[in-house]
Amino acid sequence: MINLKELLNSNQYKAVTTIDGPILVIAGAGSGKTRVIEYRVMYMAQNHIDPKSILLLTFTRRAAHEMLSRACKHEPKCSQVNGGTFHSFAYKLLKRYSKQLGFENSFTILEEGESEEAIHNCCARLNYLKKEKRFPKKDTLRAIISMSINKNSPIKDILEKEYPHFSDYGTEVENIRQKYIEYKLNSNSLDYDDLLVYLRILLTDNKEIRERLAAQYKYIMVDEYQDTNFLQGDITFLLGEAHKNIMVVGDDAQSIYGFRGACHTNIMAFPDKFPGCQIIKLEDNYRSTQTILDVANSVLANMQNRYSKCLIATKKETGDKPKLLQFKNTYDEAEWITRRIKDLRDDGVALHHQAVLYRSAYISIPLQAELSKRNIPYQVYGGRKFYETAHVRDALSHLKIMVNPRNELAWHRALTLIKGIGPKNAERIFGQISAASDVKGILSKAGELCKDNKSRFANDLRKLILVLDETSKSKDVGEAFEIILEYYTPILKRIYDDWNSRINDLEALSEIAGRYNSLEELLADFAIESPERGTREVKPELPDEELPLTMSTIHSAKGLEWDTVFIIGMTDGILPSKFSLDDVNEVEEEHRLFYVAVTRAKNRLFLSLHHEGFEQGLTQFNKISRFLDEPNIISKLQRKGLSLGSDDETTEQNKTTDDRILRGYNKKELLRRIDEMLKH
DNA sequence: CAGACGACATTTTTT
DNA sequence: ATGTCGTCTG
Repeated sequence: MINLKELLNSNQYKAVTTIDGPILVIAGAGSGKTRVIEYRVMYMAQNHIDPKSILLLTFTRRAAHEMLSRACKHEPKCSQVNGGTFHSFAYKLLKRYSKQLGFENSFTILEEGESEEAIHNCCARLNYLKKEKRFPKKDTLRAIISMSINKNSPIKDILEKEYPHFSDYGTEVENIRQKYIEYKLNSNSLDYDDLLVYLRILLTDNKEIRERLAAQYKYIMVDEYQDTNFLQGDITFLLGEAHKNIMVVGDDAQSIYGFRGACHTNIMAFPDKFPGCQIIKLEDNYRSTQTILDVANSVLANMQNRYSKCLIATKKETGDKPKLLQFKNTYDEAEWITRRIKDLRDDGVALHHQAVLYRSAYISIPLQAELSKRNIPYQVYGGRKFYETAHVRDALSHLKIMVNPRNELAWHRALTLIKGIGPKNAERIFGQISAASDVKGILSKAGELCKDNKSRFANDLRKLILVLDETSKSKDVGEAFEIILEYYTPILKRIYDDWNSRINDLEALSEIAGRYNSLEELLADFAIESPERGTREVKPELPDEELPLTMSTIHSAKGLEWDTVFIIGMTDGILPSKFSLDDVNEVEEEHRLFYVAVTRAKNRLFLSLHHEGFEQGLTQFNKISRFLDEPNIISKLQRKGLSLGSDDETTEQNKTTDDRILRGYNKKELLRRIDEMLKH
């Protein structure tokens, strides 16, 4: 039996062992929040609480999985705990209660790309495509509509605040929203936002269901509560209202999802919503060395919003001072970092204990190239999702037809892949076959259609129907996918010249597909719990030394930690992002983002930037981030090329690369070089 | 009407 | 560097 008192400090212990009643845990970075949840779940399971009555809502599936699998190691019963994201939880409930909500059978989830396509069709139907050229594009329209839901404010306000150049189109966007809602209702489909919206409706309007759920989920925990939006806040309240056994955990200084409607007022208002709530603060930091925390504390101190926080290390120093590295260009930076990563690995810091973090995915591309060149395996998190790439969507569309043969978007995609079928033909064909309601019916209709069709695509269409028929007969998901793959591969080779790398993706996908028991499950997981690119889960048993380096957006790095962290792209315009600069609150969020990034590091922290930038074909000078150009930060960092104090990297290799690091923050030299470059 | 080609803008963060 | 939109041709 585990002795919790030995493992936990007094506040952690209190959070773990207080089971009944509302609790708000304010957990600073690295204060052992994951441990608290891990042991609390274990503690509950060992104290005669049915693990099935515990609900753990987290921000990513990764987080839920991590905490539950740790808890399972102490107490196997924990595997029965219900855990996941708000969205996946909503999906499960909506499926269970789809009849009550008025869905005939089931419903389809629209991924982002699909909801954009649907919105595009709505625009076409409303004749908005021939408008003046400055009309917002489908992805912008989706973002506006989604933001209006997540921030709970009218479209007009969103346009004025976030898209002032489109503020004249309020009525049009409103009409599109209306049409889009109708489309979704007619086609039995829900987008991501709908999952939350409909769940809230279900809980609000249906007392019986609400009570039943409260009785089922008697103990609720919500992680990263500072990043929930008003819908999630309401859902939490509705679920926990009856029994009030609810613990939320968060850190207002780490709120980084404001752009998606997260309101940290949720965490502030929690004690008001649940009177009698106990507030437990976890402040001791178990993760980082004090020199790293000094940087983090200075970042906090420079923010507008004064967070009454000061991170104190419980760990002893390792002697590595955080470093600021300035380079001429992105190639020097990539080269230096790659070499440093290798050196550290040779010194015993395994690759998977190291991470490179950045504000936006595209920042990492030169470094990725260098890492590949030097044969350093890495795993990319965040940025464009695997399932959003065209070839994956092509392949999945065929499977989607199996699950819901009336999925117009999926048919459209599959049909237009056939040579000779474009948007018009696809629409006509779909119109002729969509009357039937099941796969069999639709396929036989399609078969008839092909019989006496003499058009140039008839043969290929026949082939598609044959393949779909074949797939629908197959019992095994992996097998079904193989059939599709065999059919799709020639098409892939025809339409993409880089088909080679795309085929690898599809093979990885095929492997994943084989692990599922039903197509529906597979597709829902892909939509809601997006699998990471690559093969992270395929080989979990690899020894430490062979696990890859992590490359991640700061957003996706949330809640995680590494021995060594490199934060690249520390320039103004990247962190903070240039899109945030005209709004104080948005800059503040960028500031918190920086704070999150810094506090991921346990022992070593490197901040880096390069001064030579390219934008729209022009060379420009990147200035150091304003977050570094602030009181007390620079002094906490050891500057390479600036401070010439004692240095632990005097190996020959490093010397040559260090020479490339700028001698100081020398604008003149750079501008001269930029001049030189412009001549050619 | 499909599909190729070229012009153009567009690049945040995620379920 | 990439993807989206419009135009032109067969």
